[in-house]
Amino acid sequence: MAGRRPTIADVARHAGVSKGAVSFALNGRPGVAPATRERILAAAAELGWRPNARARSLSVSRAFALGLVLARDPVLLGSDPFFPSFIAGVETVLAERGHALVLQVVAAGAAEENGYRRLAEDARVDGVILSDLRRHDPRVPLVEDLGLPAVTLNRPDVPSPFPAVCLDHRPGILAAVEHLVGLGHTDIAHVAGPDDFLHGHERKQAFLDALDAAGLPAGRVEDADFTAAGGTAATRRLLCQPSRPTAIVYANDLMAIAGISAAQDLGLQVPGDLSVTGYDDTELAAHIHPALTTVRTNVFGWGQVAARALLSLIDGEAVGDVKLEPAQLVARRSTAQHRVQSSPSEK
Amino acid sequence: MAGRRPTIADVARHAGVSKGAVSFALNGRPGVAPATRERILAAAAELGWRPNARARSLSVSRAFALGLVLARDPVLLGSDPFFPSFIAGVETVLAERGHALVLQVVAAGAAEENGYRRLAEDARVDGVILSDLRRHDPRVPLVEDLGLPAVTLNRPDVPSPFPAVCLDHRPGILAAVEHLVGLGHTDIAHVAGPDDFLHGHERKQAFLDALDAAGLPAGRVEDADFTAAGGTAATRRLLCQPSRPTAIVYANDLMAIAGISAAQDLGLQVPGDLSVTGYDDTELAAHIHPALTTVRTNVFGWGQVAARALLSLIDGEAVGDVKLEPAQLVARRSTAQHRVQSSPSEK
DNA sequence: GCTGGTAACAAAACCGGTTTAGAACTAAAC
DNA sequence: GTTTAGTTCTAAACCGGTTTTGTTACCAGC
Repeated sequence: MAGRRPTIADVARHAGVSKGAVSFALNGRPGVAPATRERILAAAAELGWRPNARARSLSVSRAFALGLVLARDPVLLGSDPFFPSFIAGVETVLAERGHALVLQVVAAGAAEENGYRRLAEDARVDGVILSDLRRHDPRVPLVEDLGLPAVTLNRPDVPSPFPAVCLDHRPGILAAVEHLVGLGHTDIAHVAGPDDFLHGHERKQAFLDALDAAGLPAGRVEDADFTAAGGTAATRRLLCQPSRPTAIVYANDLMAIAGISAAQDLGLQVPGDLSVTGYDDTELAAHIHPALTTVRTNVFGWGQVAARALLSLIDGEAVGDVKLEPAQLVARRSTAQHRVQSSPSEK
Repeated sequence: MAGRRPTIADVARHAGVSKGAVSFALNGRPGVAPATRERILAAAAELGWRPNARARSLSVSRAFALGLVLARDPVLLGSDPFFPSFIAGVETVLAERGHALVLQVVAAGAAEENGYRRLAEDARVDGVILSDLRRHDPRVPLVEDLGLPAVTLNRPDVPSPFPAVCLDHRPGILAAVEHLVGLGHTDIAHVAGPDDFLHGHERKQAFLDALDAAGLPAGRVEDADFTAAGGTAATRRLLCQPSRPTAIVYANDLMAIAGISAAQDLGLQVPGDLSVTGYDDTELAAHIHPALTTVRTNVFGWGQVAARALLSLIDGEAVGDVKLEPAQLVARRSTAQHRVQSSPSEK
């Protein structure tokens, strides 16, 4: 007999007023006498009434939901430290406003475009967060075309009408290089993320700039793909050559951890023979052997700020770019003083 | 001038029929003459019409969305290999049916209950997936109370009216123990997940059962929490005692990797002095040093099957429990023949 | 005492679909 | 030739809210 949920008509009948009056009272709009308002509120409470989100969505043309399209290989997603924390941050903001988060995971490529198209055409969300920006990212004009409000994580390299929520990667990389230089390293290499990802590209560029600023020649850069397998392979390429670097700056922790293992596999000591820095400060970073010197970013906070910015934008407020506290170095045991030209265990 | 999207009324006008006819034609229902149907389809295509999901939701009382409430510490989420892969699997199924995935991340505890309550009361989803089941999980009766269709990942230990999508953890753990026993180990310990999680409890139980089946005495069990920090601490407790085990079965890869590092920190060789197995087969497992012997589960497939089961249930079909291919051992380098009673490096 | 303005509410229209009731016509059955 | 059944389509109701329009009552002002 619990039966169906009470509707606004039930509340109206129970309070002896019209549907419109109930709607006005519940939304705190003027034009309802205080006594009547009380009566309506009491009736609503008594019936346990809660507005039906679907009906509300239809009449106000809003979904009360934000969208996030993740274009990554599902396999890769499993080891990605960014996305779960980011989502958690977004959620904390949405929860208090009663918004939902609609997630879409698509294979990168054409499917991605369809992902956004679906979200927009089905009118399922009021706005989207553009993450994992690529260089000349086609999603920016696409989402603009679709008329969907959006925020981007960091500023795209294409003209964008959307507010950017920025977390600068460069200071972290710069600090890592400075840290290594301070330890006496002069031959520093970089294992980069894919160059078509903006964050991969930026970290690589920051690495090169940092070396330059330190007055060192450009270091060797191995392009990889943010995966453990890629990190392993890139590390092997760097270390199995006549003159190997004494330190490697990795574009993420996953590659760095795989890299440390690869180095150990080759009989090298970390940090004795090779210093290593990562990026992300994943949970594991502090618990591997040796503990990983890495760069910490507040991904959770990034999610919160991005969500707030997008909600403001949707509410029609003017939103400018937002800057978050930049990435910071966390020094641990995987980096050490450069040993002067001792005999590397041959080859 | 692009203006607003075409509605069904526009299509009707354009095809010279009524709204109802359009709806019938588009949904492939009988009662529309073939010629008329063609005309309507052509008109819809010409105008680029797509049904408004919000309006459809309201009139058919369905959200065309599934919900997933994740009750984990956001920090923990970041290093969790399960959830992103699982979601990816769910998504592949939802995408082809035009459904959306609504995600909610809440701190464990009371907030979790509210999470489900919100999803149900706001009528945002047609059903939910219950993951990370705990022992005597209160969500089962809660969701039943809310009248929300659901599937559970594995069968709860409380009476449940919902289909369970099962991936048996036991064979994997059993295989790990058998593998170690085959290598000559007799003193095997387990670093367990939280006992109030069903999967933590089950893996521990499987470990104990496997030892028993092998005719060995019960091994030592250290309760931990699936985190790297917990794995490190538990490993230290196991290894810093007079008689240390020669092999450790960990309840997940994260703890296992941290455990290997902890052992190395203590001056032990893996697998020389200590064999280690993990659980999950995360991407990193194959790329650490030594490569981790672990248990592989098809989490992506689990997501797919769970989504399909829930959709069937929502469509009113009778759905029974579904069994997935059980977990399998992947032997790598972190396990080796037990060395006979050589001198451990004292203490 | 009549007009004008405003507050408080009811009634109705609307959002964009689906679904039901019923009208108009055709074809088969008696 | 009328009834019966079936098909095809229109009109209208409906989902549950929000928003606009209308109506009534009250009060101030001239």
